[in-house]
Amino acid sequence: MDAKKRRMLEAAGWHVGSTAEFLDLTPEESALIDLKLSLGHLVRTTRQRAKLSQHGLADRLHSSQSRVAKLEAGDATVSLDLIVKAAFAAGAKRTDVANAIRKKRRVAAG
Amino acid sequence: MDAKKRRMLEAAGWHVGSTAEFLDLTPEESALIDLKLSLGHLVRTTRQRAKLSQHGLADRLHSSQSRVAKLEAGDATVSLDLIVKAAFAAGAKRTDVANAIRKKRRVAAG
DNA sequence: TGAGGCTATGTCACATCTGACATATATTCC
DNA sequence: GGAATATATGTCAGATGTGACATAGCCTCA
Repeated sequence: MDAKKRRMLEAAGWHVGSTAEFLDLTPEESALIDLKLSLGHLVRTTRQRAKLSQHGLADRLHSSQSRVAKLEAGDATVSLDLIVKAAFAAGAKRTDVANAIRKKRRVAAG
Repeated sequence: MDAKKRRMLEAAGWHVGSTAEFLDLTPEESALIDLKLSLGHLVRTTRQRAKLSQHGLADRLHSSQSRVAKLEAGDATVSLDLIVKAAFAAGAKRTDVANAIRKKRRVAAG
């Protein structure tokens, strides 16, 4: 399992230097990362459905295009706070957020 | 509506100095606050069900008792990241988090 | 070709959150 | 009474996240 998942995390910039380092994540931490990736995905689809560019969403959020790009990509430097605010700003409701969390996103395409 | 809700936010330390200031919250921001309160509540009930003290949960989280107290109380200085990590550390699953988000918590008791 | 819109990625000064600590209150036991 | 345990609240130096900016890669249209 690990190699595939690790590749995905690294792709998202989760600075996973080594397998050992990867395994150092507490269960809560890796669950949180999964959750951030799911919600980043929610932001992207919600934003696109609303026909907003990253720049447009950034304006609503009082943030910047680059932050939005990072948050959708699941970048490690983005807080869950910002991701959730972005989802709301894109038009998502609590229900949508709950749904995105309930469904565990498939990890990588294989 | 406002007076009641505002009192609740202030009680939780959400530094809401004036109604004007309160109204300055963007919709996303106040939705996020609601969500934090809901999840803080989830942490508390999950922790109690697991028969953990705040100190015990703090250990699992590699955090401190005072942070746990603040996060359960919906303190304004606590990130959503920490709240969610705490929920997981207390034993909550993604489903539990999703449920807590789906149900909008009743605001104050009246 | 090139101008314009959208997205990705790196950097940085500044803002916010963090764990740790001190301390207060409440409750339960002896 | 007082010892032990649980929780609440304030503070602070240091860690982490932030918006802004620069810049690059893609497309599309003329």
